[in-house]
This record gives sequence, C-alpha cells and structure tokens, in this order.
Amino acid sequence: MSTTQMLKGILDGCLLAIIKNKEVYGYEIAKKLESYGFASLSEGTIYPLLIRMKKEELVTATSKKSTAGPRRKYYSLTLKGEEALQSFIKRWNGLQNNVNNVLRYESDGEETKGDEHGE
Amino acid sequence: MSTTQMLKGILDGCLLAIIKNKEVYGYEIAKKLESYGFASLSEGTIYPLLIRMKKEELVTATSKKSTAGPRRKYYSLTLKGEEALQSFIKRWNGLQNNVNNVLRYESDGEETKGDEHGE
DNA sequence: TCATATACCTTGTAATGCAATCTATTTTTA
DNA sequence: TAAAAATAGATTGCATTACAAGGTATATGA
Repeated sequence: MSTTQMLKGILDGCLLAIIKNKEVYGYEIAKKLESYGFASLSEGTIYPLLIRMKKEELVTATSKKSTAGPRRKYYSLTLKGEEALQSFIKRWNGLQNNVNNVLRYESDGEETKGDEHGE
Repeated sequence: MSTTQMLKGILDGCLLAIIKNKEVYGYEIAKKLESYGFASLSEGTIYPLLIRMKKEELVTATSKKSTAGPRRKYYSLTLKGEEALQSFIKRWNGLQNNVNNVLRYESDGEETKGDEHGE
C-alpha cells in the first residue's frame, strides 16, 4: 500500500552506505536520511535496525560524549559490513533493472512474446 | 538478508503493470517475471497476491478454458488498479532517487554537511 | 526549576514474500 | 491402459521487518 513496504530490506543497505562513509550516530543517520528524501522515517526504525546490524557483526559501536544531550553511539562498518554493502548494491541494481524492465516493456502495450527483454 | 525482503511492496506494482498491458493468468505472470530476471519467484507468492489484489478491487478475474491443463483465471485491471499502478510508479521512482542519492553521495567519501543533495 | 532539544531504547503490531503441500486437468510416454 | 510430466491454481504457517507509541536520560537556556 504505502511506501513503507517498499523499504523492506533496502533501508539497511542505505544505513551501511552512510556508515561506511563516516563514523555516525543513530540520530545523525535519521537526519541524513530525511535530507535524502526519506520522509517520515521514524527513529523507531533506525535504532532497532542498528542493534540488529550490530548483532550480525556488520557494524561496531563506540559510545562517545556529546556536546549537547546524552552520549552518542558512533557506528563503523566491519569487514563483514562492507561485504554486505557490496552485496546489497548488486542486489539493488538487479532489482532496479528487473522492475524497470517490467515497467518499460509492459506499461506501453508492447508485445514481447516470451523472448528476451532488454539487450 | 536476501533479495526477497527487497520485493516487499514492489512485486504488486509489477503485477499491476503486467496485467494492465494484457489480460493474463497467474501462471503466465510467474513465467513473465522469471523472464524479466526475477529468479526463483514462487507461485506461492503470485497466487495469494492476485487474490489479495482482487479483494482490494484492483483487478477482476474471469475463468476460461485452457488448451492444456485446468481452467485459467484471467486478470484485468480495474480503474482503481490503474490508479494504484500510477501511484506505485511514482513511489518507485521516488524510492529509486532516494536510495541512489544515498549510494551516490555517501559511498565515496563526499562530505555533504547537511545541505541539499542533488538538485 | 521547567522547557526544550538532543539522543537512545523497547514493545507490540501489521504487512507480505515464500516454502511446503495440496488439488485438478491435459498431454505424453511406456 | 497406466504412469509421468507439464500446466494451473489454492492454502497454511512462518519469518522478516518498518513503524507507531511510549519511555529514559542528558545538557542548555529562560
């Protein structure tokens, strides 16, 4: 129905990409995602995801003092996390191709009787 | 973990696109999706989805005799289904933009301190 | 002291892809 | 004729995961 279902399995790839670029903390990630267009992305989504990724050893976390507010948990990618990011990028690109193929070849009355699509 | 999670909420958009193009039956859709690159897409996914979409009045179904095998259920888009397809395409394009922005701006050490991304 | 912004966490729920399994029909093969 | 395979559809139950709602804690400024 809404956009939220489309995020399943995609959001963690985005987190990995953001964490790879720079050591970041959860609240910061939430703000970043918002600036990238992910409207209405709740922190109730981010924090559990970070905890899950830590459990899966994709990221490590270190607690540091903040200049304002409580201590921040800074996340970094592990080697396993970098591999997961690469794997995500491949799967994401594959998915984009597949979906865009469907939209391209189906959405405008083309008849592609069972032969190959694209080139 | 796998690609399956990334399909959530996306697959139904693909079905709508395929059905809009031409009256089709479930088994045919499964084969088509396979040809578009959606490997290992189970029929246990397609049929419940079609039933759900029918319940939501996005599609209608008519049973017709087959040349080989049991009767086929041919699906067509309703007006509501066409609207849902348009809505899906918008959301899909938005999602693509957002994710690709993250991957583009984060994956290569750019520092984009809180300002706007892209144009 | 109280309000506000920052920062993080937990619980429960709903949505949905899919494996597994089943039924039924037609054609092909032995 | 009997068995196998291909076609076509359906159902049950499970696992994953985004998110709302609510909570905790720290620092700053009025």
